Amino acid sequence: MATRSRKAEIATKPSCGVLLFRLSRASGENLGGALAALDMRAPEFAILHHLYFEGPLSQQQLGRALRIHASNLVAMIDQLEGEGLLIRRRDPDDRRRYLLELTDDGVRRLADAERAAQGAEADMLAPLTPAERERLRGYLARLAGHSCSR
Amino acid sequence: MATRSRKAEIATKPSCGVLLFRLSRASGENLGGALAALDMRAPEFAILHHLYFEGPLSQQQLGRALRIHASNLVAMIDQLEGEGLLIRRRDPDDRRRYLLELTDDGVRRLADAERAAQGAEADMLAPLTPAERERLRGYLARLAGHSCSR
DNA sequence: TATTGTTATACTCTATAACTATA
DNA sequence: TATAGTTATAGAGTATAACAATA
Repeated sequence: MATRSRKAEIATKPSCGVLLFRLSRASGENLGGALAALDMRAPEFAILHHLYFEGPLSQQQLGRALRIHASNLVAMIDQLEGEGLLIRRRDPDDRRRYLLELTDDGVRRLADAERAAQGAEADMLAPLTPAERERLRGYLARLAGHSCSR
Repeated sequence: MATRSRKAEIATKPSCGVLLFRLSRASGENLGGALAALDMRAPEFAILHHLYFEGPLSQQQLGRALRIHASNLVAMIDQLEGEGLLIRRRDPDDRRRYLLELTDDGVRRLADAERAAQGAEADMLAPLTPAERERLRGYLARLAGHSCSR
C-alpha cells in the first residue's frame, strides 16, 4: 500500500495538457518549416487565418483569441499592413479601435500559406483515419471556441 | 465560377494545425498560470513528465521529443538537477551520453504539478463529455507518439 | 568522421509598465 | 476612470555555430 501510494499520485497516462504541449511543438515545427518557403511565420499565418474566418476584429480581440500580447501584436500588424495583406480602419463607433481586415492580397497570401501547410498537416495526422481526423478537428474546434473567444 | 474560385482556395473550416496553434497557446496559458503557484514553468513540467513516463533518456532524446534544442536544454537540466529533481548519470555503454532520471523528489514535484494542472485541464476540456475527452486524449497520444518519438 | 553535451551569441517571443487618444 | 493602441524594455525561448570528449 505504501509503495503504491507514491505512484498513485501521478496519472497513469499523460494528460491532454501535456500531450498538447508536445504535439503543438512538433506541429509548429512542421508548420513553420512549410511556411518558411513563403517567408512566413506561424503567428502571421494564424493572424491572417483568424481575420479571414472571424474578421474584422480589433487588435485586442485578435490578440486575446491568439494569445498574442497587445504590445507585441503592434509590430506584427505593422509588418502585415506594410506588406499590404491587411488594413487598419478606424472603427467609426469607437475611434480608439481599429477594425483589422484582410485585403485581397491578404486572402491570396493566406491561400498560398494554406496550400503550403497542407502537406505538413497530412504528415502529422497520418496515424489517424479520415473519420478520426474529422472528429479530432471537431473536438479541437469546440475547445478552441471555448478557450480562445474571450 | 470566377468569384467562387478565390474562396475555393481556402478551406471552409480551420485546419487541425491552426486549431492546435490557438488551443495550445490558450492551454499553455492556463497551465502556466496553474504551475506559477509552484514556481514552475511548462517546459520544466514537460521534462519531469516525459522522464517519468519515458525515462531514463539522454538529453538528445529528451530534447527531440519535446522540441527543446539541445543547446537550450542544458540550462534547464542544470536547474532541475540543482533542485535535486533529477540526476545526470553517465551511460556506461556510451560515455558521451547522460541518462537523465527523476529522483524521488522529482517524482513528488511532478505529482504536485499534476495536481495543480488538473484544474486548468478540467476548465479547458469542459465543453467535451467524459467519453469525448478520453477519445481526444487517445488521438493526441497517438499523434504525439508518431510526431514526438523521432 | 560522427555524435553528445556544452558554451557563446544573436534573434524572436513574451510580459510589464507607462504614455496618448478616445470613451 | 477605463479602454485601445503604442512604445520601451527586460526576460524567456529559440536557433546557429564552434568546441571538447567520446564513439
